[in-house]
Amino acid sequence: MFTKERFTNMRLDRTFFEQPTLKVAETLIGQVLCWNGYRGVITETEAYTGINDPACHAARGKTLRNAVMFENAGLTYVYFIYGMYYCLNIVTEPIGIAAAVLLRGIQLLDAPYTHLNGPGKLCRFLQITREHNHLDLTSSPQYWVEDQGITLNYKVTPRIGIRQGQEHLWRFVATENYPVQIL
DNA sequence: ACCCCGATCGTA
DNA sequence: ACGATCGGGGTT
Repeated sequence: MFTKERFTNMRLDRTFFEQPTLKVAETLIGQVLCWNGYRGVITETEAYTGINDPACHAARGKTLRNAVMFENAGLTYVYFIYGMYYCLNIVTEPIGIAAAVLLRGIQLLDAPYTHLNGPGKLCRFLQITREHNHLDLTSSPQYWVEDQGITLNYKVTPRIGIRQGQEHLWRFVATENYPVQIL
């Protein structure tokens, strides 16, 4: 069973990502995304909760694009948007519940110490493309999320860029900067 | 085969 | 607040 408080520098496991999507999105604030050598504190997330959420890509059932959302929690869901950007999500909830958390911002812990604020910018910097769809963050040696005991204050707001489901406060945004040592 | 629009970004 | 941008998902 996942117990966040007891360990530090612990890779988040499938048990964590199988939790309710809102809980995962909220708890991911302050966790560290480790991506092909880069590390970044997650500063902004959004929850997309499945067939009852009209803004969710899986709201109208399984398609080629969203198929991974129906699979194991902890898998990546990468999609292409606006003809020019990619967005990185992490699948949540047990198999069959098509939900995910969109990663919208990370504070890099390595040079150039940029705050990658925005899902498109995040993927552009980390060179995330469709080839990074369906990676297992709970077992990959290159891509994972870990708890380093960082806690950030955050607020909740409506999600960005959607037409339906704006009544839900399912966006989580850090209200403070994580202090990064720049030499 | 094709139409239409988007979970964005950058500038104003 | 808004225009640029255009690939490709979903449906024909």
